[in-house]
Amino acid sequence: MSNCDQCIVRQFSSLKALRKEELIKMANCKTSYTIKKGDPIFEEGDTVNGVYCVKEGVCKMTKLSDNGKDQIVKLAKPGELLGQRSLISEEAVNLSAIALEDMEVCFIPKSEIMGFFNENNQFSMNVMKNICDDLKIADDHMVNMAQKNVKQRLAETLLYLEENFGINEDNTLRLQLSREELAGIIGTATESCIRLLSEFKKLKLIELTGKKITLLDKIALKKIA
Amino acid sequence: MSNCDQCIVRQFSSLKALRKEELIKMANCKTSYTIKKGDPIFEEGDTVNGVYCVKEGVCKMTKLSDNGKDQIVKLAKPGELLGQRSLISEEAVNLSAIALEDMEVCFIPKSEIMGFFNENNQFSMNVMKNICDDLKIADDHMVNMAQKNVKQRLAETLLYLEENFGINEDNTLRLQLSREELAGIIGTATESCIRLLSEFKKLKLIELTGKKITLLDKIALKKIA
DNA sequence: CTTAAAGTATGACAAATATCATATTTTATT
DNA sequence: AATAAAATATGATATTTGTCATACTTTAAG
Repeated sequence: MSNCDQCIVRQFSSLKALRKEELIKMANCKTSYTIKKGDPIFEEGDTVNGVYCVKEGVCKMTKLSDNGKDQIVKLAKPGELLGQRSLISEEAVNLSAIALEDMEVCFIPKSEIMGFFNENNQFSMNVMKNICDDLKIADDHMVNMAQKNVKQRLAETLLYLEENFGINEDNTLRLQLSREELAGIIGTATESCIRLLSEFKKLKLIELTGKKITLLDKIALKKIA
Repeated sequence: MSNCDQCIVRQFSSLKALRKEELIKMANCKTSYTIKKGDPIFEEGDTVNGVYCVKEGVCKMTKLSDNGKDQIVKLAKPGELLGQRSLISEEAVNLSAIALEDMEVCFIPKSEIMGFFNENNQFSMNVMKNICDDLKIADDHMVNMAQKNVKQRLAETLLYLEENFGINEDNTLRLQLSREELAGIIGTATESCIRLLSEFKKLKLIELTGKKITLLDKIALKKIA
């Protein structure tokens, strides 16, 4: 069992508020998991009796819509806690979490989290702020879905991916998504997404090398979004 | 200054967790306002140093999108607290609150709320659950915006309006929205909204009497949504 | 290495939606 | 009550987006 005290990602999450003795307690009751690319951490409707702390890798949080398509609601990266909302609401999770890369996650049981909640005010405040941030982002996202067209949303998403997940040495977006997944973020048909990528390519806004995407003209992309 | 102890809407909000002495304290520092239909309680970007408790009337929470249209993110009714999120995030509000009917609201200053927060665990838990509910609703809403077409969203919204705000004695929807506002909820152009209402009317799903709307065939509307 | 399967790309077309124009109705104001 | 202004309604048309078909490319499995 590894030491939470040493874990780097803790600094980026609500858990940074925990005191030394709390960290030791947590290290004793947590469970570490390795999740392979494509595998779920949990799925919509599951009862998750705790939260997962993302230590390494990125996952998509998706919701199956009535028409059978998976909408990607959010991408989660190291430092984020998954399942906070359903833990507080005392409900099954309403989103699935699927690994986009090989991942390392730690499961912290509900009883432990609730203990911190009651005894460490800073920690509960951090969790609350996190959820508030998510709410604001969700509202903004909703407005974009309602008011922007697919081309604008694609441009915005490409910029978001570079901004939040960075680029490789060859300038391609670090986070590799399939066209279907990209379509699932912007909320459109896979073919429409592919078509617009081709259009952006023709306009020299981006470069496509197989699955890899490079942003060539961010100014122009920002104008579109 | 009226007595919070006696206020009915308290039962429907996070404030129901407050103890007698806390209610007396709150009654002493709150400010009551009457807001006329069409007037704002606060606007996007305002710094609101506290929360508003809706005592009477309904308001729309809107966000101005880049294309200049107001998207209605949420409708708030008696018992709801407005501005919770921005209070916790310590940010300006990201939504405007505009009265759809004449309203009565009470303003409770931040210092007071923070006091309850620190001393009354049930109260903070209630607020947190509230925000979690909002987050879930926002995520669902987002998926609908991304995956459902305008006709489906209109049908869904009409059912939502009856479900949540009820009907008058003549069976018309109690909450009267302009076509523009209805379009602002479902995220479409006003003309498209009007056109689809006309279509629903021809199909005998609804009845239109001026601004008033009656749902005639809820089964069929549910099928569409 | 070969083959099947999955993912990507593109054309053709249909459906959904936005935009602009204009008419009609309702509401507010004098 | 008369008039202006706003809201509602509808047609015509352009644009956007989805769907289906099919070809090509990459990846995975044997």
